[in-house]
Amino acid sequence: MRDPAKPQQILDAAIRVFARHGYYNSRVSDIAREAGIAAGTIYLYFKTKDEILVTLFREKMAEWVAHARREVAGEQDAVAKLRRLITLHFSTLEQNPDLAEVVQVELRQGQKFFRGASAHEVSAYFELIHSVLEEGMASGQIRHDVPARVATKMLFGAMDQLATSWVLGKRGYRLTESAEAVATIFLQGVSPNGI
Amino acid sequence: MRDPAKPQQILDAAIRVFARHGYYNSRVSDIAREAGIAAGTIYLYFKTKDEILVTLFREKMAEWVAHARREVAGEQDAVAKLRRLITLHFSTLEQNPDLAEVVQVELRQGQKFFRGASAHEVSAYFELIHSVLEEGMASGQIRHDVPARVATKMLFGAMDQLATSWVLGKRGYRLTESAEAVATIFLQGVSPNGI
Amino acid sequence: MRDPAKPQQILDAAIRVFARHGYYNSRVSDIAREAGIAAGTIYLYFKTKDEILVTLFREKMAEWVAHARREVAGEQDAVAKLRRLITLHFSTLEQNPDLAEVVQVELRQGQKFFRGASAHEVSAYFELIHSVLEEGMASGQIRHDVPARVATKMLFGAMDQLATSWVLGKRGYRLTESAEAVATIFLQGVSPNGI
Amino acid sequence: MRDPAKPQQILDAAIRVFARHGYYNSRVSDIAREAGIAAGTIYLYFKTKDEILVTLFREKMAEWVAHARREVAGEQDAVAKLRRLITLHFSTLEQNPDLAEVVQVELRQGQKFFRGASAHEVSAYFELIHSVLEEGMASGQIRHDVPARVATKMLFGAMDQLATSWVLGKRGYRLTESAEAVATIFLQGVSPNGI
DNA sequence: TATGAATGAGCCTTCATTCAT
DNA sequence: GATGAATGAAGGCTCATTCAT
Repeated sequence: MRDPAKPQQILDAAIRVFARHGYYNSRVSDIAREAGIAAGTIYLYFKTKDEILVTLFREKMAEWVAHARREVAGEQDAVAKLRRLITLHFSTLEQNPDLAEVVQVELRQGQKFFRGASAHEVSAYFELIHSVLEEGMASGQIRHDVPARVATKMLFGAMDQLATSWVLGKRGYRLTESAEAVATIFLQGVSPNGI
Repeated sequence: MRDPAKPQQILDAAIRVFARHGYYNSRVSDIAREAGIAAGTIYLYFKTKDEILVTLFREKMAEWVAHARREVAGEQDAVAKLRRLITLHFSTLEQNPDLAEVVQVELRQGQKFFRGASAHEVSAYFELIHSVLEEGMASGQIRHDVPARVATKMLFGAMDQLATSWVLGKRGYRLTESAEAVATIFLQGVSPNGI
Repeated sequence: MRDPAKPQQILDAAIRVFARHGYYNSRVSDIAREAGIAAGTIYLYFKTKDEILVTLFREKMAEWVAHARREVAGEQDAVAKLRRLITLHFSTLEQNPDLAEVVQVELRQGQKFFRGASAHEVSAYFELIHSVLEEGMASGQIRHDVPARVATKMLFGAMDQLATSWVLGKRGYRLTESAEAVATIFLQGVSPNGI
Repeated sequence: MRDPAKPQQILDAAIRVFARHGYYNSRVSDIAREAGIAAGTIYLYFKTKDEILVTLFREKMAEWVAHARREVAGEQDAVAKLRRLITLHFSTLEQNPDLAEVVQVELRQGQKFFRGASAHEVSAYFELIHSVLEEGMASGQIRHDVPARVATKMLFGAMDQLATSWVLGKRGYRLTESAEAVATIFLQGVSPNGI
């Protein structure tokens, strides 16, 4: 009988509220109001305020990784896959501005998240990038002596910073505009043909 | 007459406390205890708890940028300057683990910081990177068609992610080990000689 | 059409739940679960949580007093009646451990109960004891100068404390074992033959 | 620097507040208001609301037992000691009506108290009574075959019920009036000279 | 009648900040 | 200046009660 759509409504409301005020400055009652329900109702679906944030992050990351994996799988080779990944990373955030705000700014807080419950989902994304890089090294599209772990973090960090700057700059331009440049620089950086 | 060393004692204590528990989970009284003073004394030097964090960040960033600027200025060309910058970025964090923890993990929270009082210091660091890139483009060491703003963010993001991963991984290896790889990949990525 | 057995089911469930957790630490939903019904259903039969406790107490006390009255009436004289009463008091509690727990421990809370709705039933029990004492005084089995009100409270208090100690001691011995000693001491205390 | 009188002020205020509304119906802020301090101040001296009640009970019981022990020690023989004890029990309550209210009515709630933190203090009082009874049995003032444990509980229960009735009856008469009758009945009940 | 999801008032506790000493 | 006891606003969470189904 419990409404199966409620948790999602609550999470969606939480994204909007956290995006506006930040996690610590948002009241549970704010989320409830945004979701159009009573504050107590939230506790039928989530044990604590923390759990909302953790669930939010886990779910979005899991969705995101699954989606990225599918999209990437459709591409022919490592280079195409990386291009697809970069484009997707940017376009997804661009199309979900509230989520972008929360993910890029609010979710960075503290041990709780990266170190805690969501570590698994984050590392899944890293693994996806990593596996594409290794595929590229196996096929010769990427230099053999590139340390894949380092390159993975570099690419993620580069995309992440572009996204954060875009969010902090109040999204006053198109994030996807930068996708081509990021891909070009990174791919040339790891290509076998550089000096 | 206010003790001119107190603010620095307080900030140093704050770094250690924030590094352990995070900003929101640290009490003003925790900082006071760590600094060996009474809680009320902190308010002789800082108006609010927020101000401690903001000041902390501003000061450390300002120091850092000044230091980086000096070091970079001593190098001959843009490529050497970038290599120096990358090495410095990593070695500084490696030598200040508590500061690293705070900067990489705790300071990421919320609008307050990146968007707020510390925006100026952050952008000074970006400007430093940016100016080196432009110098490289002018001298021909860097491709003319590299969008410098994007490349700046990429390099910062790459270094930042390496640092964050290292902190989250409990600093179980040497961060500076990756400096060479980061420099190589980035420099090749923006070099004029790639395909 | 309301199920005429439900209120009793609810009260019985309430006894078990209150015995385990106490009144204030029991949820209405705990009682419902114990009774195998939904929480809302309870409100078809009781207006408030309080009413459950009050009804519980009233009913049990009324049953108990009626039973005691019948049993006592079957005895020949005041002394035999008092012996019967004491034995009955202890054996009833011994045979209803959950009820004993609730009556001896939980029902003692606050003005609400002794002073409130259940005052009438409690005083009926006191009246029963009192009337037997007066019968004894009339027949000469009990000293004429015994203040009957005081003696009534003493006997009730004595039995009650024995019962409470037994409950608090987790019922690790037989409460009825003490009946004889209680009767002997009390009866000698009020007998005309003492010094 | 912490005010050493505050805890006592808080406990005294708590006695008055609990006496009026009962424990569960009293707000921590009520106690604070009654004590003339801010609610938060209470938490400088007590960890939780519960701790106030437990401390209250422990302290008052400990005081009471110590006092009773001293008074009883001043008497010559067991019978005189029991008379003194009974008189003292009643007069102490009569002189502290708010405390009487709390002790007789509010502190009876639930496992928490009798079974919990205050069990030790309660049993000290039982031990005092018990030791006097044994002294009386040794000296021949009390029957040898009286089960001392049972008689202890009876006497305590008798006094306790007299006190409770007096409190519930809004203290409309003098509790000490009954002391003599209680002593007489109990002492005759355990005397060697009864039938 | 029975259900149990939804409600929202209520309260304990925390902690940044103040201020008398 | 330094202290730390005192303040009191704020908010997460609980749970008795209601009501749509």
